[in-house]
Amino acid sequence: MGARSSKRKQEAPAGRTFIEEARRAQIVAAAIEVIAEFGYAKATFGRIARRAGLSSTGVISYHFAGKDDLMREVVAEVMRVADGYMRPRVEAETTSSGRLRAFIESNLALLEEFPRHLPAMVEVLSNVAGRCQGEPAREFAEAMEKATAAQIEGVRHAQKAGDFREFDAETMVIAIRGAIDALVVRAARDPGFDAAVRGRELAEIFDRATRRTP
Amino acid sequence: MGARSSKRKQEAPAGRTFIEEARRAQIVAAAIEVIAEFGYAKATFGRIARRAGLSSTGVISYHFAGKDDLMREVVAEVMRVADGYMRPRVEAETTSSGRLRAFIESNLALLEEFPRHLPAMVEVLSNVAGRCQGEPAREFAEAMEKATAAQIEGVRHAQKAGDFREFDAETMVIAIRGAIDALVVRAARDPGFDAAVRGRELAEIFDRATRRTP
Amino acid sequence: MGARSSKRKQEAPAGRTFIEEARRAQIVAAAIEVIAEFGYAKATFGRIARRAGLSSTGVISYHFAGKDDLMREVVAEVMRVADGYMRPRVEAETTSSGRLRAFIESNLALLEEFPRHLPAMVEVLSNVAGRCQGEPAREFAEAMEKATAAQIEGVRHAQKAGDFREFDAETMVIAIRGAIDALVVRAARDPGFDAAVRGRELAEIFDRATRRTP
Amino acid sequence: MGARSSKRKQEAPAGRTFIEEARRAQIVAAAIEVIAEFGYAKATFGRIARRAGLSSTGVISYHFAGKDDLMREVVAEVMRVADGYMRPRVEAETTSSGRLRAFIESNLALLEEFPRHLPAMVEVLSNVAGRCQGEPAREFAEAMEKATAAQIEGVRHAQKAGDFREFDAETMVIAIRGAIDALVVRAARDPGFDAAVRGRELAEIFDRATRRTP
DNA sequence: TATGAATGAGACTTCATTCAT
DNA sequence: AATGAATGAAGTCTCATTCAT
Repeated sequence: MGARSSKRKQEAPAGRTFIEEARRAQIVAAAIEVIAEFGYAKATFGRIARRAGLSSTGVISYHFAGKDDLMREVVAEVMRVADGYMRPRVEAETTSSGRLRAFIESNLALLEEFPRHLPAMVEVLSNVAGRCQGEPAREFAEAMEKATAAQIEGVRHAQKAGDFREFDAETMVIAIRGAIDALVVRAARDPGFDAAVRGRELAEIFDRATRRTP
Repeated sequence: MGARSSKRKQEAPAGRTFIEEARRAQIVAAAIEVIAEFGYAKATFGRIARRAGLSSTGVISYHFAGKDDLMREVVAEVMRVADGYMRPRVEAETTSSGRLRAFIESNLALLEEFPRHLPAMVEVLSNVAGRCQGEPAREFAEAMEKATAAQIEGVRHAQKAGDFREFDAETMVIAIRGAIDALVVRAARDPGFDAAVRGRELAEIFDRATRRTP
Repeated sequence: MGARSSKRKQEAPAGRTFIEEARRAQIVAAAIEVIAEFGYAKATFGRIARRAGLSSTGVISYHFAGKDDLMREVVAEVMRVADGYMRPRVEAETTSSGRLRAFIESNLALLEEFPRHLPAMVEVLSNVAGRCQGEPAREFAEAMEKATAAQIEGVRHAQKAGDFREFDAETMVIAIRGAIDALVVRAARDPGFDAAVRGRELAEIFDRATRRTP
Repeated sequence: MGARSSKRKQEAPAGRTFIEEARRAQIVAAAIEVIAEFGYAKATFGRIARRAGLSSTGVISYHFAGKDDLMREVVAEVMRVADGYMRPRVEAETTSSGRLRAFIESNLALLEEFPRHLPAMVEVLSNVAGRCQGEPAREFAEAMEKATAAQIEGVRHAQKAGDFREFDAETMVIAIRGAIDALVVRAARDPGFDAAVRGRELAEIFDRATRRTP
């Protein structure tokens, strides 16, 4: 039997050897590329293994409990990278509107640093999460829900502090998310896409939408 | 011989009997429901046939040239419905900002009238269009591109007329589209979703984003 | 129920109305064209119906007991035509070697008069007959066997009469048949095929092979 | 991932493990038997898998890129065997007529050694090659064309050297091929078929047809 | 720890055939 | 006598997953 039966894989997410961790990372990286390039539906283990330079799909099944597990890892990886990139940029800002701007702009800037990461995540989330069938999907949904809830809370807090005008925070957060994702998808297709310019434009749009009227 | 041979299927989209048209409509309706509920990947002929009360997937293959053909029909049907619903509401408005508001609000109102239609279309478009592999995908992509281009042109025109302030029209149109789609996806999952309220909120957001500063 | 149940179709091959006979002939003609053009495997009822200008495959099933029945009819039709064309030409000859030459040359000439007939028959015979599965196949086999046997008998007779030299008549007949069929197949593909020239050449070959040495 | 991804399958025909080669050979052998027995049309993956003692058709799809690939392998295998058997026998002869005789006789002798090989190849070639639809078919057609062209050239050379009399080399080669194939088909059906005798008879026939008159 | 091979469920599609009208 | 619609079996192919080595 493999080092970790599918049971244990679920129970003990940690405690991996260095080499195993490396393989997982390698596979996740390949998966991100393949998903971004071919879309979720065509991101088969076969293609991912080939991209990773692996000779068999068995390796993937060996390291991950299943496709859902791999996809969860893909999303987690992208979130980790996104957080590492965006958080310092957002936290460097002192005003609410500054943070909103930084959030939007750094999100799009991320697209230039890691062109495949966000498109891959958008693909996965729109295909796996949402529909609540099976554990992993629910896990995604809850994670996203939590992140969104935190953002909403932040916006509400800013509203109370008088930094933002009145509006429905939840709708605003969803709108911002949707607008960014739409640009991400666009970027994945349009080679001449200028992320910096688009980021500034989008930030401007939502700045006007949230700003208190003087 | 199928209702329409694969050759003729491409050549002569019209000329269907009443009963065949009815079956096609029934299948498309079932497909819309299944796609909205299970997502594009799990919207198999089997599930769609079962939902439509059909005894075999062969019936679907009999009436449609293939999965792509069915999906094209799904998108076309949703667009037909959406256009019938939104166009009069948008065209009833006389100002640019009124039209923008009507566009957004009627788009979300549509969600209440046909809760499955927009989610299904978003699913299909994000999975079939986009990556340009094969004729039908390209067809979608071009249709969407054209629609988007028209909207951009409309916005630019309004800007020139002084109805909207200065901003990048393309980014704005994409942002609006993305924001609406995000709410559509949200609505598909959240039973308590109030489309009217969300529509008003979203319209407000983009009204502020586009309005000339007084 | 149709005019003839599948049972009756087998039992009463005759007694058809004029119009029914016409339809059958039309379908057989279409089948011959399709088989010659696409090969046996791709000669589906759909293609045949389309070629015949029929709107449904049901018509074919209505007029023929099944695919095998249609194929039998195809072979019978080609044999009828071939016999009508070749027999007078063969019987006009008075010598054995003249008849052999006439047989070969008229067979290839037939290819020019009815370019689809022989290729179609070769297709059907090599795919349906031979393998003895089911009644119709056996029927074919026997019919061919009988025709071949008659030819062998004729050759033996000519040998006894001293018109032909000594050789195994059966092998000779099979060889002639095979050589002609190979040229038929060739003709079906090669647009510049000159049937008259090839016929003369082939007749010459087998004339030398059968002629008594002086 | 299959043993060879469809990409690699085309690119790297070699580089197979021993066990995979064995499976492929086993499947090809089963295919040859099934084709010879049931004909090309009924030689389905299901029947072939059953004959090979395999539990599912998936195994075949795993080892071959598709049905065309398997059929190509079948033809290649038969040609390999035929070449190995016939070439030494033909090349051992020093005269043109000796080589022709050896060609015909060894071809029929092969029928006794491997009774299913030639019938299977004839089946495949007459069904897959011929009509040029798709890459693999064209590949076959070209290979056969080349072989035939070489034979024609050889015959012409012998004619120039005065070994053969005057006749159209192309027609002669096609006739020989057709005659042999007809006997091959005959042999597949007739249990009492004596390949050696038939071979001698056929060789005699074409010897007389090609021999210079003294 | 990894892999090659196999598996088997399930997908789409094609086709001859049936049947009510 | 004909037709359009439907059927269902059968076919090829793809994949995630398993397992012995």
